[in-house]
Amino acid sequence: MTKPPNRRAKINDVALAAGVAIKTVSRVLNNEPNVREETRTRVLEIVKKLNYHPSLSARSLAGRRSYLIGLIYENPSANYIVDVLHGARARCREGRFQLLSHQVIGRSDELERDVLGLVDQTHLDGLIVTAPLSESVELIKTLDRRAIPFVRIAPNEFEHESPYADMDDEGAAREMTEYLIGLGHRRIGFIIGHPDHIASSQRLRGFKAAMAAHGLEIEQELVKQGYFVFESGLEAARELLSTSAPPTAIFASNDDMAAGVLMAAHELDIDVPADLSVAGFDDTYIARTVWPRLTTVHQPTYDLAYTATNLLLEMLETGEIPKPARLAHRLVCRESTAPARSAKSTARPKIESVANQG
Amino acid sequence: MTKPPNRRAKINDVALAAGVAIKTVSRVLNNEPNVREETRTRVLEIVKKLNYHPSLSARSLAGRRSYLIGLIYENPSANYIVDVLHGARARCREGRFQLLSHQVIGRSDELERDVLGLVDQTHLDGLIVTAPLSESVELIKTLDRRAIPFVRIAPNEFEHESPYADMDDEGAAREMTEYLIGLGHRRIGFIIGHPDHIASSQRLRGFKAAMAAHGLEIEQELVKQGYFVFESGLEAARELLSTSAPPTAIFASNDDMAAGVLMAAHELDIDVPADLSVAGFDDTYIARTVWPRLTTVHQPTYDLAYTATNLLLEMLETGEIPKPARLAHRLVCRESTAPARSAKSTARPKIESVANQG
DNA sequence: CTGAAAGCGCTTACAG
DNA sequence: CTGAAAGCGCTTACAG
Repeated sequence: MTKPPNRRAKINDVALAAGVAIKTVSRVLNNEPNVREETRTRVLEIVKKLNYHPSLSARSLAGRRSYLIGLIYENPSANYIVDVLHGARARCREGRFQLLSHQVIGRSDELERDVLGLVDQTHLDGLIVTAPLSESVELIKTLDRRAIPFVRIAPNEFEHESPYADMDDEGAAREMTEYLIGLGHRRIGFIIGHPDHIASSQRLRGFKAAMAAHGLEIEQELVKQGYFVFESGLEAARELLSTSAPPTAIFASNDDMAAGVLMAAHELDIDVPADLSVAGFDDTYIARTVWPRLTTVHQPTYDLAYTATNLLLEMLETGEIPKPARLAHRLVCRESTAPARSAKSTARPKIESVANQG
Repeated sequence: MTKPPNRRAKINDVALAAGVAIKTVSRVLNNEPNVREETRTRVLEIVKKLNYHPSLSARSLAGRRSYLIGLIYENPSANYIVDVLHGARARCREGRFQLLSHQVIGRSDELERDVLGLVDQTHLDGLIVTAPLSESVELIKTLDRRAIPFVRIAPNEFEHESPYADMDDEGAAREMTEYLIGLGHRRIGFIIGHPDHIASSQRLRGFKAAMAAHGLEIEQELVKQGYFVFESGLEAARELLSTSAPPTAIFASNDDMAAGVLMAAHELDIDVPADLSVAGFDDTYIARTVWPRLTTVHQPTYDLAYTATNLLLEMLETGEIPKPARLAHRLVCRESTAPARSAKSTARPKIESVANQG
């Protein structure tokens, strides 16, 4: 009746000890109905006593599902992806799923082969696709063709029925721009994010909308292309700050680039925020470790990942497609922004943090 | 003879199409001997044609192993852990293993339950344990008791037969200290790492050794306790720089804390490197994004993880315990260090990067 | 509310 | 060098 010591308990050991069939143990473990409360309690006691944990592979094989969720990402900043991983993992753990994270290599056709390789080898049940992969029409088509359930963490431009979690990138960028305008800035430089990311154009749109709303013209030479990495922000800022009429504020489309702007200012001996205000986007770790600390948009990265994973598991369970989720962002005002020189008399807004539903 | 479309090929489909038994297909796929070259080629062709990928769960169930490797870490900086993840994953992929990463929560007894929970639920084949978890005697004992194969990424102080990959923390710290002394610094502040990390005391030892070798006294008030996080570096530096005789150089036990030192210098309007040299350890992303860029010790994080994973898989395959691996580090000299004021006449060493085998 | 049987797709152990 | 049989530990599909 008792299992030998030092051997992993299996469902049969539990069934024997509880005096029931293995099917009943299975029912209890999977929270299926039609088990007497008394039976359920007894089984659970034995499970605990024997330290029984069902075999993932046996469950997978018999259940025709792997209980494996894949998370694919391309090349984001470490601080961002770690938050995503933690959020997704937290939700997976609650649902008895395991998370496999995978950094894809290469672009376009290579990308698809890479992702399909992952899917084929692990036979995973669903996929969490982060931006900008979530915006690749080819990839999405491929996943559709293979009938792989997936959820996207991303803003999205094209219509697709798969669920997604996102935030209001355009609105957030507009708010940040308005904050800068409110500080008296008129000549505001903007550094665009990576062209492959739809978020980049959305943030640019928000910037333009705010400028237009205040009747401010956008000079072409004050808008620079960046790539979401530190170096691209550094280079863009060097150019912006070397013109005959440099901006009094620079809004970079993410924190890494904003940190690059700070370095350019240091190089050129420009005082931030006295002579130049700098704003970022994301509110990752880097925003708090540079000098001066960055005013930025807080992106709810962990929650986006948790929520997206939740949508995916919901979809796997019910077979229905859940509604997309939009999460709130907020401005975080720190020491990298200040009233424009010409507007120094104007009192600095007393905003520490402005919450905003997208 | 042909499988229905849109259904995943299984071993039987391959065997049928190749005109062999499934056992032969299995042999080919697992690189077992005793297959005619001709047969092997034919099977491989069919495998490719049918896009056959063996089921992980079936292999696991029949093979009594999960092909799952766990990686546990506590609370390191994002930039560090992302490198570790990529290194470990790269090696896992080569060996047809999947990597499950897991951030442990809580301390001591809770820690053990957390790790055992992971092990029990996934039935993983082996574990990669990063510092400081690799230094927890209780955790190691628990893993031993359960006979779970594991490898450590860490310096280690106590004797244990399990393999590990590490670098020469003490030697690296000594070299960095000597570099600072070479710049003419005599009053050098030191910020210790988290007390739970053995690397912390090794780096401190290296610092002390270099100071002693040059006949320099270590004033107690110039050595501060930190915790490997940005804020602890900031606070320690505020204290160090507020004394009546502040140091002319500060060596922080990692980059995050060194970034904190830079911020303290900015706050106090101290010019780095003219009036204060700052050195870090690790060479993570943050070392290149702060102003001025950090002189630091390059830690081969990706390689350490890759190598450690390699040792683990080797151990799983051969059943023997491989020798530990020690990887090379090197000093990376950037703009955060300069000759001491009193030694300004001394030419600055022309070292960009000094390679060193540990 | 409960259970006996079949089977998931592989590897192991053995036979030839 | 190759294969037929048994079995890994669960869930599915069905019966009662």
